[in-house]
Amino acid sequence: MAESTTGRERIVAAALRILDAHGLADLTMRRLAAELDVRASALYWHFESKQVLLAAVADRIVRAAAVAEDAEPADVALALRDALLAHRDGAEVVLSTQALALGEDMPRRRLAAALARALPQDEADGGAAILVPFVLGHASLAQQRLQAAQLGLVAPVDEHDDFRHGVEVILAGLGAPVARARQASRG
Amino acid sequence: MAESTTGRERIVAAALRILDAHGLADLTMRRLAAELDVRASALYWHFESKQVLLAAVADRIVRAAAVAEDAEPADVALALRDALLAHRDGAEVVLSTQALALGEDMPRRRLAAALARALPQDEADGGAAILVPFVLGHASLAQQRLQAAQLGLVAPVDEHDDFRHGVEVILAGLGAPVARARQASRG
DNA sequence: ACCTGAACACCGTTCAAGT
DNA sequence: ACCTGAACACCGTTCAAGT
Repeated sequence: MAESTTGRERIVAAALRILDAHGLADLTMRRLAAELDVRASALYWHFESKQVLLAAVADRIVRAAAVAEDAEPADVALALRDALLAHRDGAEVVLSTQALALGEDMPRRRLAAALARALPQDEADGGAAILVPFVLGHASLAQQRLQAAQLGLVAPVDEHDDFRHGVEVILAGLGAPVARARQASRG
Repeated sequence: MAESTTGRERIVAAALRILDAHGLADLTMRRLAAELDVRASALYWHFESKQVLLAAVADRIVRAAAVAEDAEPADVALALRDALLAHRDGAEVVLSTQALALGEDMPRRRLAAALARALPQDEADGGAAILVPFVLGHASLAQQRLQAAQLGLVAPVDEHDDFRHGVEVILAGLGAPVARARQASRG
């Protein structure tokens, strides 16, 4: 049911546009409303608070991670990272929203599912509980550093290889097979 | 030089009091100034912005991690985690400040130093680059979940064992010896 | 069902001026 | 050296009222 463009979807899409163009600090209810040619108070008919709206934005960021059904754990982790970095301040939005149990729990479930094909279920769950904080923490730090580097405040680093190495170390520690992931798409 | 209670130190201490009592959302320049019986504008003589002030707060949170010179890597990670969780919203403050290169780089250096006693220097550096995002990410998520649990929004989890397990998996993946850490101080 | 108008109780920051 | 007073340009949220 429901078209692809319900009221909430339009608002979330506008929020992502502001995020990309101006960053989280500029994503205010008033600015978002202006983007939609509406007053800020109108948004409260669709979302009960800014926090809930941000959870919906986080949801959409995470949902954009394209992962094949049978993807290797390392590929799931890389796809999640790409999705977090696809929008300015995306990692921060997802991280700050994740634990509130509002913004779905998809990253953990996808990682656990991928791990479960190589490990007993409880070890797969435990592994996901390690990979999720690593992915979110790394993406958060990487994104801040990338933005600082764009302002010339800091020397740029190759966060991508760094991230992949981390995932491989964790998988090795879990005793899971570390398949060489798809071709290196250095970013 | 400098007494233990310079102007900046007093302000940072007051900020930590507000953090503990009311959380990051209530840590405003106006409230902080009121705590010190001063107007908000006075704070700008000591700190050029709220962001820089928060970096100083993060610095102090991290510096409180008590680690012996010869501590095992796992103990350093646990001490950092304890320091982050010692103040309300502490992990978030440190995480959001860390990458700006303002809030010192101590966690990484301490972990790298501990790892360097068991691994070649470059592997120790690489290991620290994995442990730091894990520690910050895990503490951030754990702290949000703990606070949500206090509000009865979510079932409480034993984040402590979860964290230790993650550290052990990462150390195992690095090929570092995983010493059994000091007595379990389940919290 | 969806939005406006107006208000409430706030923000971070700047800067002349005081002591 | 350190602080006040006053202002500027904003915030998130509520709620009666409109269509």
